[in-house]
Amino acid sequence: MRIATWNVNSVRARLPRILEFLERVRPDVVCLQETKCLDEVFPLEALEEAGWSAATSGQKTYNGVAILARGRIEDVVRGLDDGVEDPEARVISAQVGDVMVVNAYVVNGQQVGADRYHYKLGWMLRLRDFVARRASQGEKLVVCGDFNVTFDDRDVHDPLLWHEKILCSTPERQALSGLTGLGLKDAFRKFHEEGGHYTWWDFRTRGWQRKAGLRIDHMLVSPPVYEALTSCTIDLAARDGLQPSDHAPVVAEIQG
DNA sequence: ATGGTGGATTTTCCA
Repeated sequence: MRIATWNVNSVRARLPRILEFLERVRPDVVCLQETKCLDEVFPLEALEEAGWSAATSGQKTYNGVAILARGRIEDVVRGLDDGVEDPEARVISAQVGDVMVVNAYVVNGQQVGADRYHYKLGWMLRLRDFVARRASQGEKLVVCGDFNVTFDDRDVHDPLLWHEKILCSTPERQALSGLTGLGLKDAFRKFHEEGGHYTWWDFRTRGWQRKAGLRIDHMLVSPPVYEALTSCTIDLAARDGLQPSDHAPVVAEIQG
């Protein structure tokens, strides 16, 4: 199974780039974040015409997540399922084949110390608890998405500039460790121990042109998936060219 | 400390 995660920064604005990616990379499952639209205006027909099924959880203007699959998408759960009032569409989970997929768009947090920063840390705890409830022993589990957090300074083009800044602060990294603490591993690091690999480049500072990015989009996988991984790459071609998202997709190949 | 660009919906919010 080939599985991808991609923050598309509007599914409607990005539709041509998404269709090109699906055709070129030929994944089996794709987790999208920042779809930025209500389910009723999600471009379902265009994707179905290209052979895809979709499960969506959207809202107007902000956030929004979706799972695309070549095959059947079953047992769809929207949100963190913990009884907490949450108007932000940031999580969708489903069974696809023998893999349980959790697709998350983690709160950005704006800046260290801001209200949204504290909200982010609390939200990540809720995400960890949700994943702990969804995980079962020996199961193939993939938790992927835009985590808006770097694991360590290898994921940062300029660690001095970003030291203890948003996306790089110690509390955020500890919150991300809450997920690896459940026994999940960073799929990308199985194949790439060195730094300098990024998934997001800021539009505002022309980060792509400066080759100045961060690795904040991740695929965290349970031991049976980790053992079966044969590759994990960042699709830089999707970040290049006309009207790209500010994120590149992460693509993993799971044998069997 | 601030602004740069991009998307959605609007003259502003969020990233």
